Amino acid sequence: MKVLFLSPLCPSVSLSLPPAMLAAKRQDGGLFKGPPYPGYPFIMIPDLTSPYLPNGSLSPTARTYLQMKWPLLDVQAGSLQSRQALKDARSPSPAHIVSNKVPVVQHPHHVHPLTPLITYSNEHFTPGNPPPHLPADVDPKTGIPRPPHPPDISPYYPLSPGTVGQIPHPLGWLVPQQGQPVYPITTGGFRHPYPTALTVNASMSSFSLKTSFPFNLLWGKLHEPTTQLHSFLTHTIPSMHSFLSSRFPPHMVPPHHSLHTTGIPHPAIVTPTVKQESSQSDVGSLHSSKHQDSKKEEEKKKPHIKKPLNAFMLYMKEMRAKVVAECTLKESAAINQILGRRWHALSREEQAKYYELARKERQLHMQLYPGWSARDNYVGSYGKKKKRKRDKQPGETNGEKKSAFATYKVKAAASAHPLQMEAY
DNA sequence: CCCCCTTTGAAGAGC
DNA sequence: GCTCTTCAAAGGGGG
Repeated sequence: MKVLFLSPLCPSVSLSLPPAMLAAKRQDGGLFKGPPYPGYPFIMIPDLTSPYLPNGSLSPTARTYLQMKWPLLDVQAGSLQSRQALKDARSPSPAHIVSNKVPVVQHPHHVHPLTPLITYSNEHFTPGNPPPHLPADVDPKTGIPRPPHPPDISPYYPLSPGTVGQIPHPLGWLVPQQGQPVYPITTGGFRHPYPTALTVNASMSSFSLKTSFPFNLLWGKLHEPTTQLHSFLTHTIPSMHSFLSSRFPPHMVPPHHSLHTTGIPHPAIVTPTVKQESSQSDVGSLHSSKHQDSKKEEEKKKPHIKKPLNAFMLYMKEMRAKVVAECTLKESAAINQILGRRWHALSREEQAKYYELARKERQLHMQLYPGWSARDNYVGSYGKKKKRKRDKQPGETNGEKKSAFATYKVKAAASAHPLQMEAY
């Protein structure tokens, strides 16, 4: 018999078991002993060669990816049904996602259908006007409806100047058959891989305009030698920025410094913000050697390449907004607990999609940053990274630190539900 | 301003 | 090979 628990703060969230009991069962060798899918438990047909079937249509895998990256695609197609299915988190049926009947809607502005495959989130793209009857996402602080997608940097993997248009992409289907890379020229919410007109998808409206900005020229430069490309970008990016600044509200124009040298920013790359040095260090810096200065400069310029998102992170990214909309809860910690439960409630097929997606993300990340290691982001490797505070047992020494992970688990279990006590 | 919290999964470190 | 630790995202809360 299934016992449902309804959260008063999130009535729509129902659980078959409270999380603490889930955790307990996992730990005591019960229902969830051991991960049901260690590593990559699902046999997925890696659709890495081409998303297109011989007849030119998209493969189911590519469609799945598209649906996840662009969940509103079918909305634009007018599929109220699928939208509803997407909305109902308690029925995570993949039908609307994996169904071959769902037509792939070509973006009206000719964006390559696979463009979102190299993005981390779908938040930056709104294919057309959102339906007016959809509940507005209101900022709890201001009461102002939030824009459906934030105006921050665009989610693309940047390419180093030397690799633009040269590297054979690991995911061959990311590259159009014409041989042109799909990486779009983008500034904030702008993307347009086949440049003639600049197309803008604003948060609540979409419009397009002809522009004198030489996107086509820029596109052509991507195939030129590195020095030429760099020179071109050096002169062009600023003018692109000023062009955008002159025509669009500030929130739609990303700061110039956020652009990679290619002009293709990505959330995986974060320029470390250099903290103002204290007066003491300022005094010291007066006598600092050139070596130190150059070291600082190097540190300053060194981009922070973030880890690729794992399956759960991708799931969280996609589902967070929905959960937040359904709940009165706003704290991420609480939302994440709900998401964690929902993750476990997903069918294997549903989870498999995210594992596959994460695998592709890792693969792409590996290709774009060959020398990168997760170690690079460990404490001390990048700017000022906090050291996670651990709970210390009374007589604990540094050599016998308790597992922070275990600590969190116990903490979570203890605070999640009173019935948890029964499980112990 | 910065860290904590909270989730899962990947990967590195250390034994 | 196993265990432990850190970091990915997110954003309210708190020091």
